[in-house]
Amino acid sequence: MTERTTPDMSSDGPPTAPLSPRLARARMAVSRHAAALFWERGVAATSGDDIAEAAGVSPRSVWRYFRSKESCVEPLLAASVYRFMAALDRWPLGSSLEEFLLAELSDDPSSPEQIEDDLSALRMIALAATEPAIRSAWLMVCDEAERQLVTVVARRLDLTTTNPQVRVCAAAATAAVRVVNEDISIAALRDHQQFTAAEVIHRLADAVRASTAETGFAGPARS
Amino acid sequence: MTERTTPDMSSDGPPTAPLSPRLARARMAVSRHAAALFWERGVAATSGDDIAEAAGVSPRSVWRYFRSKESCVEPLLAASVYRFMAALDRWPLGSSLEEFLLAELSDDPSSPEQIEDDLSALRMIALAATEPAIRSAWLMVCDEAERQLVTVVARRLDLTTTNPQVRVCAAAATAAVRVVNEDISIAALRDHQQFTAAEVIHRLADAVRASTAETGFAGPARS
DNA sequence: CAGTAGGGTGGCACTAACTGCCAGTTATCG
DNA sequence: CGATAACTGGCAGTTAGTGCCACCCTACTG
Repeated sequence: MTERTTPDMSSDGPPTAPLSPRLARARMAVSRHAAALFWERGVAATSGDDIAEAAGVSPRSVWRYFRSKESCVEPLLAASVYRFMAALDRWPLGSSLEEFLLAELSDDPSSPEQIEDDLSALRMIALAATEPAIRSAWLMVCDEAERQLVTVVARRLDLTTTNPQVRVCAAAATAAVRVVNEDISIAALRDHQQFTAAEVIHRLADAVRASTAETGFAGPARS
Repeated sequence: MTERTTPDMSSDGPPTAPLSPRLARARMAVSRHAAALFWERGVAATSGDDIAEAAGVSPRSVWRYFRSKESCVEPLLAASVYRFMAALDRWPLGSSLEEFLLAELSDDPSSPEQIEDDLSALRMIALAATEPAIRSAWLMVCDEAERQLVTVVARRLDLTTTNPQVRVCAAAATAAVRVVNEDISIAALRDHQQFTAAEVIHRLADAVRASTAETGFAGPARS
């Protein structure tokens, strides 16, 4: 019998392993079903077993994938936020953030399931306003996103990832996009406001600029 | 038998009731014992019953006070952060943040148990780096602190609490002081670095200034 | 001062969340 | 194909967390 070190990432410490694509897909599938159940019947009313059954996996696997039933929604939330962080990473120096993001958007129009996932994520962000456990999951996702943004900021400002200025800048920017996401989620889902992509991008860009003005991460404001 | 609506704030939704001072003290007592146990023997190795026993209350009461054993540390963390937010609230317009904070500090020197609590909080923040559940509690506390700061920023900038600029500013500032707290906790407890109060204040003020430069919340940098 | 209403506690039974273990299955790769 | 590692399901067990009710205080009120 060889060393059986089944990871059980439920207790995921900081040495965040890259995670096999296979596993990532399985987690994402569970995440979608969990979000749907949470949305349509509430968090308290859906059990881990319910999620497992809906996703077509064993309850044991759900607990292997996630450390709590609420954290099941993390992959869905993460996908949405990480895409934005990745876009910031690709953003060329010296160009306008708005224009870059708008160009990105028209370059690769989202697939239907992408849109469906984004909507689910939006729902979970709105749900986070009333469900502490979901809010906790959302904050953990933003926290991870912040860590990703640290490397982006460091490269952009040509500083190290341990530099306090870099870390503060990444944290401020992440917090800013979190708030915009929350505002928009609630306005859209609770107050039924409509937003164009351009409006959303404008608010995101403005928030990033305002929160990183001193470091010059986002450059000067647009006219 | 009259309507018995025992609240059980374990499921604390957004309508955050002000919480009776009696209850707040009891929660704080449990919080101190929980933090001590988590620190000396680890989170996984301390059960809710352990915490209850150490604090001299019934396990039932622990679950009445808190929605999870990890969130037991929230009052301790909150006390430390809220004091900083309250200081920002008292900060007069047009004066230097550093000088104001230093003056505050020498005005009311902390009591011994205050210092003990601050140390415990520092430990929990450091522990949050390796314990996801504690990190989650820490992020929830910062989230609540952010909500408090929104009202402070709104008054200072003479805008409403729903203004996007205000919310972004509060979020960025809160995230900045969170990062400084984390950096200092880890440097002090893991790397055994020493900090003077002036150094800590300087880093906090710098972070607040950098993250709120565009709104002018914190005024211009010191020479 | 007795009665009583309301906030708060403890105890107990119970459910749901979560873990350890192992045997079985499926992907991966030489 | 064979071997090895990654992954899954099932089941027994533990711990976390809830609902319910009797009880205890404190404070108010007639």
